[in-house]
Amino acid sequence: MLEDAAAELFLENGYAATTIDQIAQRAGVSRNTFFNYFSAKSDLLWVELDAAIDRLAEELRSTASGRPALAAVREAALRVVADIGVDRVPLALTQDDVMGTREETRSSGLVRLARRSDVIAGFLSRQLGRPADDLLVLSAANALSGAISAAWTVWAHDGIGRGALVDYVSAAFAVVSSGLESSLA
Amino acid sequence: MLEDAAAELFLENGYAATTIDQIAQRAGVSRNTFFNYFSAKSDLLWVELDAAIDRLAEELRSTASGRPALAAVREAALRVVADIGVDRVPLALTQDDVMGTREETRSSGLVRLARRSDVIAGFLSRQLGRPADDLLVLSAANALSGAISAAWTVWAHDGIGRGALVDYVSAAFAVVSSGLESSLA
DNA sequence: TGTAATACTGTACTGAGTCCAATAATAGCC
DNA sequence: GGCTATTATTGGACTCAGTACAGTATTACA
Repeated sequence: MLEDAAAELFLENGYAATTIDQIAQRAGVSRNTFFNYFSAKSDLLWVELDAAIDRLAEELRSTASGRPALAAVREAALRVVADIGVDRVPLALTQDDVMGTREETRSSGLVRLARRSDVIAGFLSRQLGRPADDLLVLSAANALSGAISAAWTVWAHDGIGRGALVDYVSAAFAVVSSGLESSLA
Repeated sequence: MLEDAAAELFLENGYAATTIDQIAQRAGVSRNTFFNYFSAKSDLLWVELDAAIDRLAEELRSTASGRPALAAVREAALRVVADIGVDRVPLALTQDDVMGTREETRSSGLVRLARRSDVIAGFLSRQLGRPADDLLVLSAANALSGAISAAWTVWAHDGIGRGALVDYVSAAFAVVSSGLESSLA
């Protein structure tokens, strides 16, 4: 399987030093087949997160129109993250020291932040009846996505002893929803 | 000059269709010289923003330790942005329709969001006496950087008739600092 | 069995980014 | 003026991600 082969190689030699050819070869498949399943090498680092964002989009899509927007986003985000165990940390986040590639993997991670931001913005736009390119909508969506991102990052870096991701996300939401004014006293 | 040559070519042929060779050639310089001044093609899109982030870092570095953290960030951000006129919109933001490259330029833009986030996180960490990888610090920094980013985006897309960037940034700050709870009523 | 759709592969290509060694230009000094 | 050290620029060769496309195997299904 491509993901397993990639995980092994990344840990053995680092992300940058691993080529797509090597991954395909170890998985016993041709280079082109790799691109049938993943559109970029960096996709392999974010499988868990990508799935979580898909689920978030799903949850938000099936949220009733009347619901208060912020609470709805929080609950959807917590639901998605509730059953993500300690073993499902994205490769890029746990192994960034081993792979020595924090900088290289960062920009691909940011693409996920942006996608989550889009998902949330779409929802807020619908729920608040405001245009999709509204400053309020985009500020809030970016802020929320940024907070969730921080939760994942800190969670991953807390290592073995870390608690449940859901607690981190919950705490991050608290920071931004009740306002930075009070949080940053 | 490299930036001018690039701007012309991007507008003529689009970002993706423009090669570094072409840029260097039009600027009357060798391809390698290009890489002496920019480390990536996408750097050319964000010259204004990069400078603004540098200045933000500067401002924050020279902020007294006692100051309330959030107010200090807001004021620094507003100061930096105060003298950015309607003509200084980053290429990637104004011309993304002309260049037809919104997706391609996005990830390089996100790298800037992350850098600004780092700058803010460093400041908050110092100011609040909390570790740099603290959840509160990172959540707040990401949220603030995300809001600022939204401000730039909306400002750029508002086209010719847009007001001063500083107003957009100010509004974006209001959203996150007083709390999403109240903003998203 | 035949056939259509789907999965896989080979080959060839573009272009970004890196490395290194060589040459030009420049600044500072005597 | 000339001499030297530093910096700017260049050429050339290289790796590798990502794309395009045509051809072959495999599977599914009638």
